[in-house]
Amino acid sequence: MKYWLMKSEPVTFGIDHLIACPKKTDHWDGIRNYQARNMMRDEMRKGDGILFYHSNCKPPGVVGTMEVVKEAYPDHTALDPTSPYYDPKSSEDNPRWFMVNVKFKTKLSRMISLEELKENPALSGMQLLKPGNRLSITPVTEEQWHAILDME
DNA sequence: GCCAACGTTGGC
DNA sequence: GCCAACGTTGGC
Repeated sequence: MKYWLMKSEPVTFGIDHLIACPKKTDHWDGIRNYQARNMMRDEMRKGDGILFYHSNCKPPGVVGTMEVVKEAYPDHTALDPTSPYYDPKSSEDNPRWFMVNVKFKTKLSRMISLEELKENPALSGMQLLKPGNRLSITPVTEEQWHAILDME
């Protein structure tokens, strides 16, 4: 089993949106970056743990955990011309973009902010903290996973 | 709102 | 296949 961190803007889709979903489960659509897609499609497996990260807000940080409940399948929003995620180069026969289903697991009693993550020496190698990292999905090691949750 | 760091696009 | 122009992300 692997661990991941997934970013989302709380204004658009925050952890409370996920909690409000039926069965606290939703599809993670809108990934339009090949690196992120490949990780999701090729490496993400049912049962993997995911840190829910709020980005583009004040402050940004980890707010909870999720679990992969359905492995990658075509992202239908890419085929919908009215969707902001529409991609005319994707098709039903040859889907370009994929998504997974995630289920809410826990909400932290407080946010572990980006600033705190940076201050924790155990997390110095985290991909999220590398300069210029913009990937919305990044792998997390088991050690990092526990180190972050221990900060709660 | 600025801007650094990328990723993508398209002309050649 | 190169690379300049452009678009996006996301912290600050």
